Order: sequence, then structure tokens, then C-alpha cells
Amino acid sequence: MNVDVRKLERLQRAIAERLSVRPLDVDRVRYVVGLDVAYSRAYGGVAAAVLVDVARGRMVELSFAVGEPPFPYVPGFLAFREAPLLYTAVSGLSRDFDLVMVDGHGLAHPRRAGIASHLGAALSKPSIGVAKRRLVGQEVSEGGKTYVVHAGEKVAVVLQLGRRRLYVSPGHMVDLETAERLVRRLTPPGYTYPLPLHHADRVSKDVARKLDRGTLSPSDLRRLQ
DNA sequence: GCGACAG
DNA sequence: ATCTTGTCGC
Repeated sequence: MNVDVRKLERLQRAIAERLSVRPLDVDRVRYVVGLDVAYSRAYGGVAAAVLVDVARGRMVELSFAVGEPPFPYVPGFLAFREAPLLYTAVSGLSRDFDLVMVDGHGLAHPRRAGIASHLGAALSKPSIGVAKRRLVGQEVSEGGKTYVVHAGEKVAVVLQLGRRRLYVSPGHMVDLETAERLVRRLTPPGYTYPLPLHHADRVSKDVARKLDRGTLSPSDLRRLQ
């Protein structure tokens, strides 16, 4: 695919300049939204927003958005493909929340503006990126912890959960330490993924599968919430 | 030119 | 991300 990315790179740099990377009081984060996108052959992307009550460790509300992605997958530009649908899904939630956790990177991005950064800026909410693979930089160990360092900056912390590793990076209104603490706090023993994302992943894939099977129609999604 | 490359 | 059978292991 031929995609002109010059303009998009400039947009990402502008977004990066608007970001605030700062500590956040973890004890006042009670409602967290997990965001993920699965794909259906028949309907395109299926974005799921799962609102989790951290205090009770349970799902409180669900919202979906379905549609053809407006942009192809190009490394470094994932946000232009998935953020619009995720934003729509989040907008469908009736309750307010304190933070969003996104499947993908935040600061650990060539221009410091991964999909978690885009969404945090668009929503004006704290956001954290949680990815399963590295996009930029090198992994460096320091004081018993492993980080991703890019252009001389620590942009992500690497968590080893069981056999899986997670790359955690700040999106907006949080810093690296806060992001790590929240991801750890939201990952129950035995889990390999923080609860909000675990649910968002499972639920989005389940809906995509049912849509293709015909077990579910897009209009039924309204009722699933 | 050769690798690397979120989902 | 998705396409997919069997297979290794708790």
C-alpha cells in the first residue's frame, strides 16, 4: 500500500508535544478501561471498551464499535488504523472512568506518540500502553529491572509475567513508574495480562468470531452492554 | 543493500 | 491482527 506518512509524522510530533508525563496517585484510580481491537472478516474491526472496577476486580460495563479500519497497518502508525474505532467504543460507555489501558505502545514509539498517547490526548484522560512486542529501542537492565531505551530515553519498562513479557509505557498524564505500578496492581496472580486488557482481548475476539458465524448481528451489540 | 518492524 | 492440526505438558 502506498501511504504518505510525512504529514502523519508531523501530527504525531504535535501530539507528543501536548503530552504530560507525570506521577499519578495510584490509589485514586478506581475505574480503568481496557481497549483492544479484534478483526472480523465480514465486518472489519471490532473494538471493545471494558470498564473495570479496580476495587472489586470486576467488569462493570462493556461497549463496542464495529467498522472497516480507515487505514492499513503500518508499523509506527497503528493509531491511524485503530484509534478511531476505539474512541467510538469508549464514547459508548455511560459511566466515567479514571484511566485507559491500551493494547499497544505509548511513549515507546519512534516519535513518542503511540496509540495509547493518541487516545489519552483525544480523551484528556490518563493512559497507559501495554504491548506484547517491542517497536523501538533496546532492552537494558538496571537495578533488577529491564527497560526499553530509545534515543537515550527510558520509554518503557519490561515486565516478565510467567513466560510472557509485556512492554509498559506511559501514554498521557502518567509516568513510567506509575504505569508499571498500575499494570502490576491490575494483573492478578497467575494472569499474564492486566485484567482490563485480558477482558477486552477476550471479549473483542469473541464478538468478532460470533459476527462471522452469524451468531450475532451488529445491532445485537447494543444489548450486550 | 540488509535487517527491524505495536496490531 | 488472522489463517489453522496436532502436539507437548501440567
